[in-house]
Amino acid sequence: MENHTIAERHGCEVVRRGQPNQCAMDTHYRATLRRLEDAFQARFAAAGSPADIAGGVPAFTFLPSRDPSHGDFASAAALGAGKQWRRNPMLVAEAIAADGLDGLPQVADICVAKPGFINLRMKAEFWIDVLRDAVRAGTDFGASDLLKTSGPILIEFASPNPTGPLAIVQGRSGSLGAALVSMLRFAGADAQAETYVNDAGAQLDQLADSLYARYATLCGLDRALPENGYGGAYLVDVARALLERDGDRWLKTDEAQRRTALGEFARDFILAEQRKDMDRFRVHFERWFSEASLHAAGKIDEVIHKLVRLGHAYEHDGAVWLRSTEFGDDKDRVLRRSDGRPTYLAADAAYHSDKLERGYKLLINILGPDHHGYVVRLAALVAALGYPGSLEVLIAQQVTFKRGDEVVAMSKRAGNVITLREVLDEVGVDAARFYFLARAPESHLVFDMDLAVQQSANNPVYYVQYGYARIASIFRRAEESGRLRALARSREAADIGLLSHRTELALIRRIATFDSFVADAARARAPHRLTEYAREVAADFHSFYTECTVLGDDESLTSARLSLCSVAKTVLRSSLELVGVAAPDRMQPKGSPSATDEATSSMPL
RNA sequence: GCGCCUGUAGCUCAAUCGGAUAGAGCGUCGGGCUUCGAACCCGAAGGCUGGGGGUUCGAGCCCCUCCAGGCGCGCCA
Repeated sequence: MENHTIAERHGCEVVRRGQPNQCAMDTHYRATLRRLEDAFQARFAAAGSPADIAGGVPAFTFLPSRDPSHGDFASAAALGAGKQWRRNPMLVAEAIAADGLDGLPQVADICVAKPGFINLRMKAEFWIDVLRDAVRAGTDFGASDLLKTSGPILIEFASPNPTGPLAIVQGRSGSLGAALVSMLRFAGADAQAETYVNDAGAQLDQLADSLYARYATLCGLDRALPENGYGGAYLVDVARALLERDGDRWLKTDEAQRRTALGEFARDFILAEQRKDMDRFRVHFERWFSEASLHAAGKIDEVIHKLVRLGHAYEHDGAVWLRSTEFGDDKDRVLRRSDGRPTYLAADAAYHSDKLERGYKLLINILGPDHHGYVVRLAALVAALGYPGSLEVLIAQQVTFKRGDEVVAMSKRAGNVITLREVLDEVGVDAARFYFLARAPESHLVFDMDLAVQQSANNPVYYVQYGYARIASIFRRAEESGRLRALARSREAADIGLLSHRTELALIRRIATFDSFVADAARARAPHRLTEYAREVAADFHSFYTECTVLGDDESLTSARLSLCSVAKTVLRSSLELVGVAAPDRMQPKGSPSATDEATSSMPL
């Protein structure tokens, strides 16, 4: 979907770089950058002829240079203007640069390159100020209100069917959604997590019947599974629990009554297991929303009537149809079947109506790849309810599971899906979270279990964690030798100016962009950028660590480097927390399970 | 048949608004520990970004077309 307008469509005040904003907590880095952009915006306008200006002056923005040899910040604004104004970009850029360093704070050098780039190199004092600023922010460094919105956002994801164990796709959807919620909050948005439990309809009856078959078998009866039943072995455990609680009384009970009771028993049992897995996977929801509760409260009828009243639904052939073609669907969709039963879509209508009435300004749904055909009618639904454009859908693409050379086919009914729990048992929570998140949501990923297990020792996640643990270790040693207190008393702020090593400056440069980086990644719905960022911060730190001794003889330099370490530590910790990975003070010995990662082994779900 | 997603180094994947010489990890090869944790660092090799055409100062990214893979097109959920 058009990610450049998603937020604006809903009236969210999305703050973009280059635009003025009233950010309460503004870093020296961002404030300076904005002043530079403002200064250049003025030069930019002056560089155009009156005829050009009439057509508008593009926003002048700087980005951190990718290649350090290009300086610290680069702008391609003149290239854009060259196109718009039909003028040689190189000449535009030169005109802009002609005023030199006039009115540019903390800039050491300005130059124009090849097709029309404008490059800035900052004075060392700028980077020192940036770090000083970060030290002052303490453990809050990186938190911002860059994505402050006019209303709350609700993210719905990993919605499970309570008919079996959580599958690997729920792992992907779960880690994606949870990270997105964390990142949005970190950037100042009001975001909440919710999951929708499909605990109504025929599938629950099938679940009940399947459970009964297992139960009867345990009771010594020869009973085959129903045709479209759930064949997974997990139902044997559920049946055992049922037998233990109720004995064989259900063998003699009336079928309708039994079906209801067993359906509920299975649902509750499985749901409890699913919650356990989600907890262990560190995915938390403000609410597990029950579909059945909508039926029970009459919300389905209500919303169908509402849609009819609004003229967006009509009766035809004894059924009630949503006029989704009005909103771009290729055909209308049934809300109520001719036999009177509501469709799944009708329940979704009630659910989304409920969400909107609770005051959410933006709904983000993360769906599995097999539901992408559902997106248009869902959007139609929300529009018909009077909230056009307030739904955004993300597709968490498929996960292909591989073990050896064998691609494991996913069949839910047959029960041979790879469960989230299996994955967690084999590779651990941290590695699993990182693995899912390190790829773009829309990429089709191959989960090679052998590779994941084998690589778990040199998985990127441990690289990042190791960086964090190393810093923690430095502070432990500093504390043991009594230097920490002495250093705290020293003139820390002044000492920071001593930092000048290549690796020190590289680390500061990386750290400086943390807040805007998280905000950008959240806005792009791209948590995978954050895992990459964390890896880069760790890489910069590891280089610094090998090149520079932190706890050395020079007390002032030690003080300065400890300050740098403290900020790096904060950034690593926050990054890891945002993606749901533990930040350990010590690395566990290889091969031993992480202390934060206990296996759930109550049953082989 | 129509629609959505994907195709980038041997493998798994990145690449910000269309920006500069397409980057990481794993694997391979070569170096580096008497010192804060070597789960680390430094370096090298490895690419017609599936093929072809187009748009422009500039295309992995946008448009057209073809090829390959996945998924979806119910009064199922």
